Amino acid sequence: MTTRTDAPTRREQILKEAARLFAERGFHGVGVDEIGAAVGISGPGLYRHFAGKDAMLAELLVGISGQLLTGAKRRLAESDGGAPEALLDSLIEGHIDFALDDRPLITLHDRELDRLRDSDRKLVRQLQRQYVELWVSVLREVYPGLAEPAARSAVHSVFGLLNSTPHLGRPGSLPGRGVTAELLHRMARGAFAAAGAE
Amino acid sequence: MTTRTDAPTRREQILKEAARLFAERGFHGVGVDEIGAAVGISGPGLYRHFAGKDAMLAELLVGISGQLLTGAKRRLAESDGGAPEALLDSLIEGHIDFALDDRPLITLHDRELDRLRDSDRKLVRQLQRQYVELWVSVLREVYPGLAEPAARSAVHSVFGLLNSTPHLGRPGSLPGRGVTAELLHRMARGAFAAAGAE
DNA sequence: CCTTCAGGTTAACGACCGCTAACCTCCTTG
DNA sequence: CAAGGAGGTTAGCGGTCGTTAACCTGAAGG
Repeated sequence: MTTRTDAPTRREQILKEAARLFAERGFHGVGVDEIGAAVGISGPGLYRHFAGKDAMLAELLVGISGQLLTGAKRRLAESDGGAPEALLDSLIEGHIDFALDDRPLITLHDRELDRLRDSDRKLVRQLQRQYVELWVSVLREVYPGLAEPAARSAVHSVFGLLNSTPHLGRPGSLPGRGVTAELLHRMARGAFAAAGAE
Repeated sequence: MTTRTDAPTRREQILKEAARLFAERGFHGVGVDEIGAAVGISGPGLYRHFAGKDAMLAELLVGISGQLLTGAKRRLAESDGGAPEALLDSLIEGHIDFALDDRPLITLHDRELDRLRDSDRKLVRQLQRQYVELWVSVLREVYPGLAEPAARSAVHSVFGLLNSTPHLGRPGSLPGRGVTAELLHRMARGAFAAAGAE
């Protein structure tokens, strides 16, 4: 784990607040003045750090997809030769950590993709596709009888399940992070098992 | 079943197209001129049918929540005294039908709620809450060991799973509606079973 | 046949929003 | 200590958007 101790840069502050606001009210529902105000500067000051509002969204979405894919690839490498069940558990765990710790990003990730410029959207889609395909191949190792289209549908559906964290109420009202993570993990495994039982 | 044979009214046309456009590009991303063009009239002509753009969204969201709740209540009444497992299956089936047949509405339902006026939002939230609580009580009959907070989380997560249909590719690329519905159903049951196994 | 009204039209207004221009103020660095 | 760039500021432009106003038309009804 690479824990950050130094203070976040202004760019990072902006991205974090923009993510929160975009998730709350939608990309078009948030003005640049609001984003600026959220970090203590006003409106046009943002243009010292980003080319425009679109660039912020692009950086957020590319970052999310890349982070998910990178983490999954690392887990794949670490489990080299191990049991596919353990790798699947590791993937689930990683996705849950992300969904619980970066809820605004998870929300954006499947909601504002269409607001991107063509080239950015293609990049994000490609990263997402690689991530999905990695899950699909691991899932089919665990459940060899599962056909590929069904496996892909199952993976998307489990993403829907895991990404439901924003609907689970405020972080405070949850039964506790560990308990929630464990529940989500069990449900994901249960859903996969049911999909794999033909 | 109440099958409609008469032609849809202009209001209904507008609502349908507005739902599709809102789901595709977000509430703020669609202009009234676009909605008008989608039904063959232009821009301000919409104001003969709706008080404003907000009113269209409100009617859509209230309609969705109400329809889901009404259907669930009907299923509850029909199964009176029957096995809770069968009722749970019936609820899942109804939700899947909705998610597969009205994908734009499912998308809107958990995405644009915050764009509503306070009173409308409260109404929608109340309908949604009743719907969730109905599921929770049925779920806890099937799995009596499941505590209420966990049951509620499980229900929200399974909604996430079932509502993932918009991510499953175009209706044509699916393996077939029946097959997909059955897969989703099995996964939902599997996820609940895993949640219920303490 | 005249009235009425539902359901359109186009023009235009006012507000808002993304972005640029022009300017200011430190902090750094040779 | 002068120079310069990083990172702010406010003013304002140009475009878009929701909405209203004013007008038109064709069908229904007494």
